Amino acid sequence: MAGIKDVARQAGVSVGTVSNVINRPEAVLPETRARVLAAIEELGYVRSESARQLRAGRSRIMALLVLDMGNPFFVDVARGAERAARQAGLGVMVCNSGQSPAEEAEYLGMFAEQRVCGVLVTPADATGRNLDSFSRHRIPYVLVDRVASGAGSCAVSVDDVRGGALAVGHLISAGHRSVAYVSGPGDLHQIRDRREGALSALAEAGLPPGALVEIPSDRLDVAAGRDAGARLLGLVPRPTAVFCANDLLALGVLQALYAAGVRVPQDIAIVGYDDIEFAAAAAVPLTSVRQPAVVMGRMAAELLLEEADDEGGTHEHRSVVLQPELVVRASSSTPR
Amino acid sequence: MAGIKDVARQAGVSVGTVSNVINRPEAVLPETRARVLAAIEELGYVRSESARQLRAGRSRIMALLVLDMGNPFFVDVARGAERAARQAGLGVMVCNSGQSPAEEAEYLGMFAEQRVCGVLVTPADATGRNLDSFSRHRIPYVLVDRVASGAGSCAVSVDDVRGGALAVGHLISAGHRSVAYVSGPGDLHQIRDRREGALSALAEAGLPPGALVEIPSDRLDVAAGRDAGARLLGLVPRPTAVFCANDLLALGVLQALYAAGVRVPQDIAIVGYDDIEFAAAAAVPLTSVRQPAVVMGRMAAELLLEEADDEGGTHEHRSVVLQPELVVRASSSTPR
DNA sequence: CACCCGGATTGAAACAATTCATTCACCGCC
DNA sequence: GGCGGTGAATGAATTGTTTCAATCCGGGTG
Repeated sequence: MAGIKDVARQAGVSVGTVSNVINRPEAVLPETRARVLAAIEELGYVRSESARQLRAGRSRIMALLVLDMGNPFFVDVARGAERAARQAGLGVMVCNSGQSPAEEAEYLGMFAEQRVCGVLVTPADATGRNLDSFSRHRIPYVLVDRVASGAGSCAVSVDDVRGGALAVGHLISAGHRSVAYVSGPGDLHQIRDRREGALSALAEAGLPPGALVEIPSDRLDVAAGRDAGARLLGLVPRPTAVFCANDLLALGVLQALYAAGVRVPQDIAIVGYDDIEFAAAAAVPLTSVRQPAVVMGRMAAELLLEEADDEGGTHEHRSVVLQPELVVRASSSTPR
Repeated sequence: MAGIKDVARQAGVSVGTVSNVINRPEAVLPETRARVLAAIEELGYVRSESARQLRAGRSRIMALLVLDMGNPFFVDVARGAERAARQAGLGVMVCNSGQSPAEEAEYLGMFAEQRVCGVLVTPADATGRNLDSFSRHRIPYVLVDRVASGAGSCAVSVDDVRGGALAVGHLISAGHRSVAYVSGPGDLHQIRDRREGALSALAEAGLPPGALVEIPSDRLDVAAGRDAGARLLGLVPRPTAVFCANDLLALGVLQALYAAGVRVPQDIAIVGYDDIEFAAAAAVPLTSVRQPAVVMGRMAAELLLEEADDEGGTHEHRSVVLQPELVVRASSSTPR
């Protein structure tokens, strides 16, 4: 494959001039420039990004490590991040950790080798161990959908405690006195915060913590939701409402209830979380807590760019907390 | 940041030895190896992927360029591809063209600069111009969800003509005599093939081509589906069934019909395409044409790896065509 | 006519790894 | 004791770019 030297020879100039044509065209005589461009065209020259990177010390790629790209919520986050990154001329590399700290560690290692200019990450590892060791590499990172622990980085999150309170407060005010919480992997902060919010809503209404019945789940997808739905049906006494840690779970629960002939919302009301696009199109349109996912992705990318571009070491880490919003639909609208 | 030379100095060996410790540990005396590993640990050394790439001539990243990551179908394709790639020790870079030939061209250019080891691409550009000019770079690529045009590459696709025929054949045998086709961007092969299949099913049943009423759409998402649904309601006479070019459109149509009080399937039957996970969880569970998306991603990645690993120039391009499968659910099950 | 200045161009150094021919030390064998 | 062979370690060459000090050339000025 043709390199810059071949182009230089073909055009009868030095390599430096070719480099200038590519990077600072105005510094080259138009005639020379034309000759070089012709040579580039003729040889089909494409500059090698690895060589540039080697010289520059870091690549022009931003990494995004999310829990699950099968969740439309994260797809939206990715969309927001990508838009911001491309505006700055950067590529984005999107990867899934699948909520596995081991996978997360592997990807972080890969990012370090690639010398990415920064990482947006939704941590799968509540201990923070992965990120601790990652920070040795001096590669800036921004936490997404998670508040900053310590002051090692910027973070963009949504107030999950408030989101949980909104969801369960809504159910309580619709007359429900016993609510199931279909949770997810216990080591995810999001899940814990949403529960905490749910409990605070109960407390505020004067209900005991026992009014929240947890249905644990180790994944956050539709299949896990179906499974949780089946367990919900077996509970005695059966709660009259269920709050799900995300919409995928909620859709699964809804399917399980539907299959068992249980009416939603008459027999059991459902509230989900994330307000993914499919929530509105569900069998019974789903009440959900909307998160500004695209905005979150965009802001995270912007914070990262700011930190990465910071030469003088003047960057100060910031934590942005966005507010969720309850969207009421049919799945919870008629109290029993 | 520490380089291989710093490690060598720290451990009191040469750079070659450090490289050997990393790449061929068995060729180094255990004692030396331990000393080097200790130095690596102490200095927090991470090898530079760009330097390796520069020497190797190509990177260890495979690119995947799809039409829209907001479509769960492509998320599944990505999952399949990623699994296969990681098994071979490669990273995957997933990008959206958003069905725009210009974006596609931009991404392909970026992949060439990155010297990716190969590209999996769902072309957005029916002219094939982008890929034609891309093939100059000698970077192998595999067409995904598209039959090979010419013999320039491998391809993995699903028989869309048959898929369209399955969908409309099903509707005809349920008694429908007039079917709307909510299409998508006219320059996408998938869309055209599905229509062709639909027409062939009509012909086989002795119905005129006019029995298929096309409702054009320029995007393939839920919002476009809602829009198409509104237009469907305005048609006189109104078709009794609608076949949508993908499930996102179908979900949008379903929402629009639901909002207008039109019953599905009693008043209008709906068939979608892709059988994404959310199709089964829809307001009325959606009949759909299932595509083996994960398998497609995996096979495409495997074909690419085979071509990329081929040293002797013995590789022969292959086209794999998978078969779709009709999944009947409530949205079409009761003929009017 | 000598001098200087500016813009255009040059060419070598640096980046961080891999590779490979070479060196080195040591062992056993004749 | 010399010799060949072997396993381990070496270090220079290579990869393609960017950058920057140095060079070159032409024209204007004193």
